[in-house]
Amino acid sequence: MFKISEFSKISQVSVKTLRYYDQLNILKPDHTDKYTGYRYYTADQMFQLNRILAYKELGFSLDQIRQMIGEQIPLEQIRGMFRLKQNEIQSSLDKEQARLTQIKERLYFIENEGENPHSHDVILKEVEPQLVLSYRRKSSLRQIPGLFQQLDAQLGNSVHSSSPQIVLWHGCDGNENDIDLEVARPLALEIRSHPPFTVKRLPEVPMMATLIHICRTTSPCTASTELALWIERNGYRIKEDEPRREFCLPHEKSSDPESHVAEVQIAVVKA
Amino acid sequence: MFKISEFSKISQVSVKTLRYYDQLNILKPDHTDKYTGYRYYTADQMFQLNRILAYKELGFSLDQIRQMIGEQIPLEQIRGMFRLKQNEIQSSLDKEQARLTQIKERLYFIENEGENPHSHDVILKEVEPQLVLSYRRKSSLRQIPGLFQQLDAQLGNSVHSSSPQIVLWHGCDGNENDIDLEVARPLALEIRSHPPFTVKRLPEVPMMATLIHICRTTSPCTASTELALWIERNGYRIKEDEPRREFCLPHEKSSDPESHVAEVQIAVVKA
DNA sequence: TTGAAAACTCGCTGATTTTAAACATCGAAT
DNA sequence: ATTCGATGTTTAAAATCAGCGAGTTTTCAA
Repeated sequence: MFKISEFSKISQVSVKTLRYYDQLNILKPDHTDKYTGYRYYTADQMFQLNRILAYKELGFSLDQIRQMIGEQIPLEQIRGMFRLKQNEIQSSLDKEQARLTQIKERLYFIENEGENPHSHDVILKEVEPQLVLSYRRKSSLRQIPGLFQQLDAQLGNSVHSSSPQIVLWHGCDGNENDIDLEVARPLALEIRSHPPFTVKRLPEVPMMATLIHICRTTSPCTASTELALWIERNGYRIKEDEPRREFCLPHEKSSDPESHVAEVQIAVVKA
Repeated sequence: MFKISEFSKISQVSVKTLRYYDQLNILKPDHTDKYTGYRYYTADQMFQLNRILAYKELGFSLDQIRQMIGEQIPLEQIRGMFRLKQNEIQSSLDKEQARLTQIKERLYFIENEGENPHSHDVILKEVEPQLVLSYRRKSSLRQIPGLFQQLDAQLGNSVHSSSPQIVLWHGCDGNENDIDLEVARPLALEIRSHPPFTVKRLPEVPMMATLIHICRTTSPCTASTELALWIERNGYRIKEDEPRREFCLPHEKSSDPESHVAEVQIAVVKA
């Protein structure tokens, strides 16, 4: 019979932790004195405790561990938990690996090119499907504001002031006046539409590389190329079948009317 | 100007989180209504928020992020934080990798050999240095109890009932009657010793593979070989210059006097 | 009898999420 | 003009996970 501090010493597990495990019914002392509340452990329990530590090391939660050691649960279920754990670890491993790559990338820029460490704030995110009213046409950049005027006229007063202007770039080929692009506005509900306007759903994208930038109409935008560069250097590939999306937020009345905040989105997959 | 829920929608960040960031001075709304307390955000703040998200993705804490975006701190310091983060991620990556190997190992045993999933609860731990009174001699297994009697006689009554019997196996060669082994008892304080007994410090070991098993004197122990197998299969190597340690816990009076709970320890390094 | 060691409770960690009660806003109906 | 309901917003407190730390009181072994 060991008292808790002896048991703590030989097991290298803190007294607090042992008490905590008792409380959680993970490792009950062999016997607890009825009057003093003192916990007494046997050498056999070292064995159980070791098992608990081993499972903890593998990344199982205390709750899962309780289930695994508690009752006689079937081997099948244990196997399932291990498989699940395996996948979990694998994906977390991938994520860490991606992080490391990104950190190295940024360090490289800081050290070799002395660049602003705040550049390249590219983030990857999942994008939900989005219902929009859209208008696809080959046109030039100058025509875009006009297209949005036509689109908003269709929507009438239901276009919310905070909703972004969306541009989808279907192709970068063709000459300057025949760019295959699509302008769109988000919709909360399905509505009827009249050609050439269509109601469609922008598909969800599981991995979207995004970059937010302040876009001045006076100078050309490097955001897309910067984003493409990031994608290449950080171990991803552009998913070609999804058009590049650009979300342009309504600009503040108080600020420069020639500048917008915009988010460029490019669908990617792991390279 | 966006209200918090609009800003939440376009940024894909929950309202709760935005409020939390406000509270922590990480992202203050552009303006908070004096009467209603409503938070109002500008499009510009999408830019800042994106930076915050990017840093969060890289694994920085909110506290670190506040420092990094808050004041004009020198580039040098940012670089330092990135380097630190890099090391952190690398070591966590290594740990995850080891976990994955272990999980795969266990899964392999479960699936191919239908073995008890609870076997092989090997754990790696750091072992602190330990002061002991020891007695090293070439002898046979049968003599071990006698050696402990001599040792305990030296210690007198200061040997605590819960302290383990330690055996160090210096070599596995030699014949059965001339095994180079050392028996020892932990000491709390330095004491004088008379030859052939010596007071020495078992050195600390940064990575010790350990296995707890119930050892019957009637049957030979497979624990050491099992442990060695585990070490090999899980990507480690035995550190040859540290002797194998065996800690034998005092057995319960109430249980079978022929069985002990013992812990085998083998020092390892990453392969 | 004294000092160590056991017990207990309460609060804290990080990055939110959840819950609950109270107030604000807006459109529609009265 | 005003009341209603449905949202939307505010605040604050508690839960999450796996314990750690401090402080206080009771018990053990000498």
